[in-house]
Amino acid sequence: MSETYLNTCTVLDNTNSCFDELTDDERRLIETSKVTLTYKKGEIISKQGSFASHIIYLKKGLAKVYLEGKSKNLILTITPPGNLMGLPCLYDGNNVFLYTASSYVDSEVDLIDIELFKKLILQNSKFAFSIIKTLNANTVQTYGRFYCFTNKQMHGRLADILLCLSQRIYGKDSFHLPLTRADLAELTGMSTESVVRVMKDFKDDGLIKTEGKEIELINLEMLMKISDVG
Amino acid sequence: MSETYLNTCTVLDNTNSCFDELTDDERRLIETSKVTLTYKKGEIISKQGSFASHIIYLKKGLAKVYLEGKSKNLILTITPPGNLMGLPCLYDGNNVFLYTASSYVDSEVDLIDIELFKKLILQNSKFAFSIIKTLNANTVQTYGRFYCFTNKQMHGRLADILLCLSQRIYGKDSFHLPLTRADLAELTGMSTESVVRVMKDFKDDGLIKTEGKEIELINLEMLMKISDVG
DNA sequence: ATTTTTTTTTGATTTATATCAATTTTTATC
DNA sequence: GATAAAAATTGATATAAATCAAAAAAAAAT
Repeated sequence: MSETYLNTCTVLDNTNSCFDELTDDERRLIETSKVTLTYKKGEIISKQGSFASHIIYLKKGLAKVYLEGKSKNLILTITPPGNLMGLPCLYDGNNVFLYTASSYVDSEVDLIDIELFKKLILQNSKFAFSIIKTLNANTVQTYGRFYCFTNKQMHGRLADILLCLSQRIYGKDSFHLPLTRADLAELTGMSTESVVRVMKDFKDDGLIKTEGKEIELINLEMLMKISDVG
Repeated sequence: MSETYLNTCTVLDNTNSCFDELTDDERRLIETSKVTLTYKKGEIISKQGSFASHIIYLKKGLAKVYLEGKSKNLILTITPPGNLMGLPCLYDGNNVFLYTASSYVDSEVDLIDIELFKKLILQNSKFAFSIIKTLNANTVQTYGRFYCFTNKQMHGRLADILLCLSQRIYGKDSFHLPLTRADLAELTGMSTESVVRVMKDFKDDGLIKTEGKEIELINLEMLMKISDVG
């Protein structure tokens, strides 16, 4: 039970390569029919429950993918550029977005017609297989997140997210974090006040340093241990 | 936010039809190479972390699919006959079972070589597409379950499971439930004692009746309301 | 520069739920 | 049928974490 994949980490790390499997003709089909859109920070890219006519490819920016709840949202994943959104809509008798996606920062997406997408899957099995792999990569991540939300407690979950952001988005121990405490709360499934308190614990214990929105992870080893123990 | 799909329900209801997409030759390939095994109640069918050389098709019985945790397990789904297990192993650089599957009752499975399975996906895109649909059906369910575990509290979750078992497995309001309170606890992510207490609440409020392992749902409407409100 | 709004922080209280401990009931075994 | 083992129940207690309320700090708007 020290599974690398069982962590709260939310950031997809599979840059999507499924388009590599297409022929030049097929790729041209997408290129000529796709629609490119830009979104400002905070705008909704796809709305849970709305008709899903397109698969969404995130070209630039950062997206938040989440289930909308009565009281609070459940963030499923943070999607960096190079990834597809809306794939789970490829599902019998269902052409509806299962989740809402919104932009964390200014973003740019390509919309690919879902019927064209289906057609490509049916005519190119390599492409289909690569979609299968992508879906499974997502599933692995969701399982890990699910496990953490139900098994780890606050300190573990927050350590997870800090490590995840540091490693998967910024690639360094010291970075500028544009998220509010409320964002972190949403991400870790805890209350804003609890985020503040746990952050304070981490600071008091010398695990992290913060100055405004700048954050530095000082004791990575200990953070990992906390993440692991839960 | 009164989504039919957002419930704790754990039972897969998509009887797998992907084999219908195969040609006779392809089906024969599977038939001749498959290995059939039987498992007694409680035995482990696939072990999380072990080498996944096969995709598992459940022919008879009922399987519990779960992540093994340090202290407690997280049940991902209850799989009735006609479904595949181990599909998420089709994932780059990964030939390891992501979850453990064990039999709730005496069960029978077919093991299909994973390399053959991959070959069929790559040579038959209709088959591949049907696998995609199956994976997505699973994802929808996992999302719903994830939402409930993090948003609903005990009464809602238990109401969910009772309704789910009644509707999806037994197809009637009155049934023999072979699960212990500890099983129900595992299924709903609560402690055994809490299951007992909530069941008592339901009985006191005239929502259900129990006699030994027999259980009858009396006030379905109210149970649904509890499930919905959380 | 001042006001307004948003975000962060802190302390006190409440709540849901787990845990612990003990007892009763049911089921299985010899 | 007696004994052992497993499961269900009950009550008391502990705990993690949310909520509530209020103040301080920071950011944005005028």
